[in-house]
Amino acid sequence: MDKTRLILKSISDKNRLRIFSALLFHDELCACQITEFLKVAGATASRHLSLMVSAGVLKNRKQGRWIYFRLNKEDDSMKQLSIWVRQNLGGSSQVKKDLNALKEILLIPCEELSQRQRESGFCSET
Amino acid sequence: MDKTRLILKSISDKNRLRIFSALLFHDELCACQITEFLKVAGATASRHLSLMVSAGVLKNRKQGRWIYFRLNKEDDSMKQLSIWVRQNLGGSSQVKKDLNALKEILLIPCEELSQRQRESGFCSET
DNA sequence: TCTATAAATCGTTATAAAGGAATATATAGA
DNA sequence: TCTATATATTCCTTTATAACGATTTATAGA
Repeated sequence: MDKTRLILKSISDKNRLRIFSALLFHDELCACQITEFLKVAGATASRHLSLMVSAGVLKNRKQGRWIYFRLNKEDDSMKQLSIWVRQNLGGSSQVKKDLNALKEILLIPCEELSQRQRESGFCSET
Repeated sequence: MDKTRLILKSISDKNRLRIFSALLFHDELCACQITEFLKVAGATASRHLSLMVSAGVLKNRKQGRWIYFRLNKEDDSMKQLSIWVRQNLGGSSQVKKDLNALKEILLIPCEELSQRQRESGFCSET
């Protein structure tokens, strides 16, 4: 029961559900890209990501200096849950916004993204 | 997205997941029966139940002085989620314990259950 | 209509979760 | 090995959620 609860809890938080949803549409995203579209501090994104990994919802791999995250589709039950979330989100406006933001973000190399995050206090919107 | 999040949140709490699981195996349970197997104060059970109802996870109906709660299976997405939870819980020991406790509880008429809860401070375990 | 009572609501306290800043860790590249 | 830096961790503050007792509400039955 605890495992089930942790899975559910790990995607019932707003920012974590945004991460999950974004990964329904992008095979992989690196920590700096996720930090960028969430517009939160790197530490915050990192904590959400590691929580999701330890719940078994996400997997990650290291490439060079970057860590890429993806949905865990090896587990059959996670695959089903992904389908459920995808169906339920329907045309969520938040998800649309995030996917649009990601379109821009993915054009920028990680080096530049990270540098930008280091310099400006991470999220200087407007 | 908010609706999805509320559904997930409403079953990611331990006591609420216990309620949900119990209702996977019993078509209907009344508030006093749920209060009894959770071993919490009536007010606590009531708040969990109303949260689940307003998230669309549960439905309820009134019969005499009692209110019976059941899973919302009219919504197709809820039906799928129920299947997912049922598969995931597997042989959860907590669920087994709860179902066993319920076996006894269901033998007791609601009148007696409620009276018992009113008199003893609800849950005098040990 | 009046009484009894099941469940909901309110007010408070305790616990847990989220967020950011600063620091630590690990790795790429020189 | 040394430096730079992407991500993780720690610590602290703020906010959100859970639990309970007391009270209120709504309704069944007299």
